[in-house]
Amino acid sequence: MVASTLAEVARLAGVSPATASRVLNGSARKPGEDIAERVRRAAESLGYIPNAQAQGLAKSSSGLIGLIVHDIADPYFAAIARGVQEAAREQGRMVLLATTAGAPVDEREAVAAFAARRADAIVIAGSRSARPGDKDGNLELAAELDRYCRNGGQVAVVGHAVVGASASDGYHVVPVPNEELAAGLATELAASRDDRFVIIGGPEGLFTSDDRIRGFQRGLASAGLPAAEVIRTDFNRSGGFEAGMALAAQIKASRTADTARADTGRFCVFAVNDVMAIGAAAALRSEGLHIPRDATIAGFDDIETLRDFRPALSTVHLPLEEIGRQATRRAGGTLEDGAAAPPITGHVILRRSTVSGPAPERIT
Amino acid sequence: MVASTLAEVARLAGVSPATASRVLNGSARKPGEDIAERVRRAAESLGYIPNAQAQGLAKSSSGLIGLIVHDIADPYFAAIARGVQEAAREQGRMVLLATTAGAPVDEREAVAAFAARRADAIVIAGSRSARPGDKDGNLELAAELDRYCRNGGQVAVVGHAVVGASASDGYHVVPVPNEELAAGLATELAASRDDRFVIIGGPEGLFTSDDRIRGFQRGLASAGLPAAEVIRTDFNRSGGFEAGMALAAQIKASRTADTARADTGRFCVFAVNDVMAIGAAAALRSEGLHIPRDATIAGFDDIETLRDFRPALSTVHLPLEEIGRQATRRAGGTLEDGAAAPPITGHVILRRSTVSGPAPERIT
DNA sequence: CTGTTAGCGCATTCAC
DNA sequence: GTGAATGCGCTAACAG
Repeated sequence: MVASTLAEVARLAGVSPATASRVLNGSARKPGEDIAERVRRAAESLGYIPNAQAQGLAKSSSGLIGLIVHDIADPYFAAIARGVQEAAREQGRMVLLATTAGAPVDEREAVAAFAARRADAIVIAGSRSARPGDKDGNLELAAELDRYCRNGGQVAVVGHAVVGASASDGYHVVPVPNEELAAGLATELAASRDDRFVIIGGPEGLFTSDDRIRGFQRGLASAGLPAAEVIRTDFNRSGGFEAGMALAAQIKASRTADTARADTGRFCVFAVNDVMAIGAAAALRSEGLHIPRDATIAGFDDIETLRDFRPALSTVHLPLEEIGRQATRRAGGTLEDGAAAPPITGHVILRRSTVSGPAPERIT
Repeated sequence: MVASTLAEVARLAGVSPATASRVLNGSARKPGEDIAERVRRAAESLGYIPNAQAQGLAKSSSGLIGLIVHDIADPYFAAIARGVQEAAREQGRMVLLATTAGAPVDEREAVAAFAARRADAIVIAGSRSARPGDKDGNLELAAELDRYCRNGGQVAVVGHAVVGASASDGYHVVPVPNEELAAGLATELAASRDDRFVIIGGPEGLFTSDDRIRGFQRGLASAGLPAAEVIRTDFNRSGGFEAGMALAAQIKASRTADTARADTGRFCVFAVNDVMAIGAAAALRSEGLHIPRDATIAGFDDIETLRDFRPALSTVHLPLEEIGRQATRRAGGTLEDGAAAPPITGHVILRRSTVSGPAPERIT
């Protein structure tokens, strides 16, 4: 790495480094246009590129914003990442990416790495975990974040605060109304009171999953319906598929048991995210079951890429990009906490995968 | 940002900064274990985090690797990004993200920003464009890359070299056999010789799209079939949808024209990527057309999230993550050029969306 | 308005 | 094996 330096530019332009700096970067002090032009020309001819590391060292700020996700290839995170990227661009910052598979230990490491790079802000997009095995990891993560904040860093986390994190200033949470929305979904779905509700959830302790489960159960309850059975599995497509296979067996069994018509006790499945729902649907289909005739199914997130899936998936829309943008703005100082920050909202979307009653004629 | 410094640690440990540095970071010189322990303890108690900016300045290398994509929310890029991230982790580097929507001007800017941050390497994942309007942009991009390489930077670009880039050392290309694979797909599809082939392509000048179109036409030709009509549209889902609507009209028109049976001159659509194919399929469906009965369709990429789409999409599998990994390894010096680098390969996957002959009975 | 000076935090020559 | 200098490239106080 042998690039030309500001000093060289200054020399070539016949000015001092300070003046060159003032010209080339936005400074309060404006040098004369004549000299400025000379500097610019010199910089151009030398192909001068400012050394951001040195700038950062001098100003002690880096123009970097760290983003932590479980998996960047997961469309949920990819969508949030787009929002983060967008907002970062507005702020004139670049985004540093870290993927952690949701392991607090890795997250701690990522935070430390961001801190080492003196990232101006950190956005944690991945769901928090309260699983027993993650307890220590969470504590360390909280400590690391705390230290980062004490050193002037800004943190925004999507959904819930990190377990054990003490609310210092510079620590922001972008609340996502998972529970309320899941309750709303349940309310809508509860119209078909004869259904047997089943929830396909992620591992216990994953906040996002738990919130959605809790909300759904609450919605069911307030509709006077019994709580749904909960199947725990991985928070991804494979998990959904596995649970779907188990469900298929259950459905078939219940069919042979009561020789009643299929529409009595039809299963209504709520998978806590779209990707799991798609997996479950694939499993049911592979077992010869038809949606929504033999079972209805709903997801959560309204992932864009999945909207062309058929039967169209009922789900809860979440403004993923906006969540990413807002988290970034909160952390980046572009947005104040409180009133100025429009709360994240979503809405239930009912589509073909949960049409109630007997299945209509085939519609492509 | 007021973190504790190496000097503070050294003072607390009662040693010189030099020694502290040697202990805390891997240096050739190994201080005595007794003193080393003191330093480590001091660092721990102070919550010392090395300042990567300063380290970078001193060593002139940053541990950063820049990634340029069109859109991180596009599953194609997201998958590549995962591979890049993985490889970067192996190298102990972090990835810096930039999204450019494929505009060479923005790409140039991103490269400059990466260069400013003294990124050790840059991976350009987005397809190259040779559109007239991008000509100047490409030249500037090439110049910027050239400069970056001359200064010791490493560049890896997926697919094709940047237009106008002079092959300096440090400039690597990960070839993707788009053309060959598309030809292979055409060959397989050509079995149903009575089909009318149509290609839904991206804008002219987009290399990835053009390669796939060219390959497909070649495959058709070598099967003794006439060239397919090419519909140009945007390289995304919307583009596919639009083209699909146009196609639907065409199909309906051709039906009323010749009162022959539908299987005569059935349309076989090749969309140059999966996302476009899905869009086109959605359009056909919305017009009451059924796949594969009224038209067959194939895509390209084998996007993971789209595999549960029904009818299952015939496509060409590309090892996206591997592509990302390999590009990163090439650029990161973990992999030599030439023999050591296993070439990227893919393979045709035929699924229900292109079953030949009359549509089978409904299968879910 | 311009130039001079002094660090930012660290790695790395050198002497000891 | 350890410590004392020096410089990485730049910005921000100062002075002129």
